[in-house]
Amino acid sequence: MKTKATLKNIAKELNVSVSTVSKALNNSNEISDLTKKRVQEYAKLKNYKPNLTALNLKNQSTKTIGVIIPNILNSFFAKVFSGIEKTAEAKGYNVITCISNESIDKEIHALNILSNGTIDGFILSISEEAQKLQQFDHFKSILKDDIPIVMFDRIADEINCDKVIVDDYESAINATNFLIQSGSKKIAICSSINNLSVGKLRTNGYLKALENHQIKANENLMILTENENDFDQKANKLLKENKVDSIFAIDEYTATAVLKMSLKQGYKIPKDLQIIGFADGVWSRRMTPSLSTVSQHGPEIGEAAANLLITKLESKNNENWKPKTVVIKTELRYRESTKKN
Amino acid sequence: MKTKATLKNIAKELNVSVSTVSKALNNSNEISDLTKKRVQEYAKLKNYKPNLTALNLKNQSTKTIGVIIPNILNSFFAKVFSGIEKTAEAKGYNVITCISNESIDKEIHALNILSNGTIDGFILSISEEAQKLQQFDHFKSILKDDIPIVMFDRIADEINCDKVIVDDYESAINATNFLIQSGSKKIAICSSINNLSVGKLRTNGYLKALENHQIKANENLMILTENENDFDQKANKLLKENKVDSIFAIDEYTATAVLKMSLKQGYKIPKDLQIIGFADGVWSRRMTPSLSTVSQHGPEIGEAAANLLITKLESKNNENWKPKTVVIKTELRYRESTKKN
DNA sequence: GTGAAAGCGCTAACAC
DNA sequence: GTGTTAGCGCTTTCAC
Repeated sequence: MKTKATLKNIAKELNVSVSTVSKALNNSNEISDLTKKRVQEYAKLKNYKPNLTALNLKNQSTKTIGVIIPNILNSFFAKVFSGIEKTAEAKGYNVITCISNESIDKEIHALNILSNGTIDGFILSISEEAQKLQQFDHFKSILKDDIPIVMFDRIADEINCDKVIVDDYESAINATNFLIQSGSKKIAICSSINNLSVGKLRTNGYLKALENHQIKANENLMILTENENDFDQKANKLLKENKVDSIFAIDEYTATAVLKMSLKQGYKIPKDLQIIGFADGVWSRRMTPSLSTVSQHGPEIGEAAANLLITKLESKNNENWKPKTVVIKTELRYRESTKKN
Repeated sequence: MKTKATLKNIAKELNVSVSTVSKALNNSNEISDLTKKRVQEYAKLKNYKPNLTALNLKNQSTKTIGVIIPNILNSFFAKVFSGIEKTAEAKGYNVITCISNESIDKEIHALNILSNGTIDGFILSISEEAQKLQQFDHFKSILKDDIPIVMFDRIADEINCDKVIVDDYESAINATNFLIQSGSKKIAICSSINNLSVGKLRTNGYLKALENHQIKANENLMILTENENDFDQKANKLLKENKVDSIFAIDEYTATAVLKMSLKQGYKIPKDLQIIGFADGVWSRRMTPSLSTVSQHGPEIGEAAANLLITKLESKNNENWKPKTVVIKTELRYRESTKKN
């Protein structure tokens, strides 16, 4: 195994000092052109690359962002992640990723592992378990160490940090309004994320829209569950009883599941039953019929989060910093599962 | 801003030496119980965490794996990634992620950025562009620096490194065999990845299966394209001419697209037309009808890759190391888009 | 124009 | 049982 190219090695072989080599490689004008050339050529020959770990130690910064995501198989998170990665890379930051798998222990673990100087700041969405337990001390402790956090989508109000969210409440109102205005009378809501903050916001939006139109909310049309199995049972029952003419599904799973179930039961979509769901673009387009969605603009969320974090990291005067919350507007995408407006 | 807890600071405040603090925190038995207790309690109070950057510099290792993925929105890659992450985390490694977005420049950039001591080794799948250009020098140059690489799925034979692949050829034979044995006579193949090594392997498997059954391959039934637009046009035409009774789609896009198109054109599936596709589990189940697939076991691929890399990193005697190629067996998953066997 | 030395935070061999 | 020192790879101040 050959020796690695380091300043020290190069210096020895060229019979100059380490600092000369360092300066030469950084094109300092303290160094003569001749020496510069000699050093630079030799470094290239030896494929010298400055050791980033050493630089990080010196600079007390790693130019690395820690991202903690509950579940990368969820296409919303994958989209947000792609936005984070793109923005970070453009600004010269690396992204180090952990998946909490919705577990608070893994979340805490990731936070601990990475807050040891590995990363300069975090971008994260809170695990289901932490939200259910309403336990957020692990975030507070990171902030106390002066490591900035940006939360997106699933946030905790009580944590004092930058946030990026979607207008969940308003978009639920809009989607429900659309269903009402297209003539639907019996509008069901479907959720398998009733334990999450965003789930509750969307449900409230649905209720508000009904109220605005003097429609009384009907408990029988509200399937608010916390997991997929519960949902499947109740949804099948609802569809069998055949008393519903449109469905607002507030997460990707219920949107796709209810579409499949209703087709199986012989519903004509959108004639008998309209469906709007919170769901991701690529796959909802691939469904038959394609799914009308509330699009959350995942990549933009990621971009906004990365920009917030990097701005914070690179600003010097942190004394009068105040947490910001960026709201990304959703968009209703009309496809085949709703009637033309 | 309060001073950060470092060995030095703690030492000063406790009036002991830095090494005493270090040893105390590492529970060395050179240190008296009293001092240990004093130091450990104070460290806890100050929320001391050893600086990983410094440790990395000292240990000449970062316990971090660099992962380069062509496209995280592709669920196959997302699944592989989740397998890598899980295994890495279990073995105490971090994962730093870059997305090449199928571009060779971004791939080279990621390789350069991370090979500066940021990571101990790479796990990657080659970008489409690099495969098309058959340009792999950037990988060779990394290997020359003694940084190990494990490639998965899209590999380059000429690169001398560990690899994890799927039995593309055999699984294509199996899938095609199934279609033949279920009585199909006009079996089309659909690809939008004919520029990738895996695409070619799968096509060859299809041809081999036909040959084994003395069926002459029919050019008109082979839609081998390199992108989605091309594919859509040709596939629509094929389906209109109505001369096909089953389809083997060798990538996720063509599988879902052809399913949607054929439903639109009024095909009854699987009665008129059977479809098998290389595709990911979650979403193919959500289709109506659900899609029969060749399952690639993404998480297992990720696990295998992480294990190969970590084994290599942690083995001392690298002299007689030989590159290994692990083959993960695929599995045919029969769902609603094929006839019962 | 070049080099010596200190320091980033940590560990470990070696005094004492 | 505790402290001193050197060193990981690099930058930068200060001598010369």
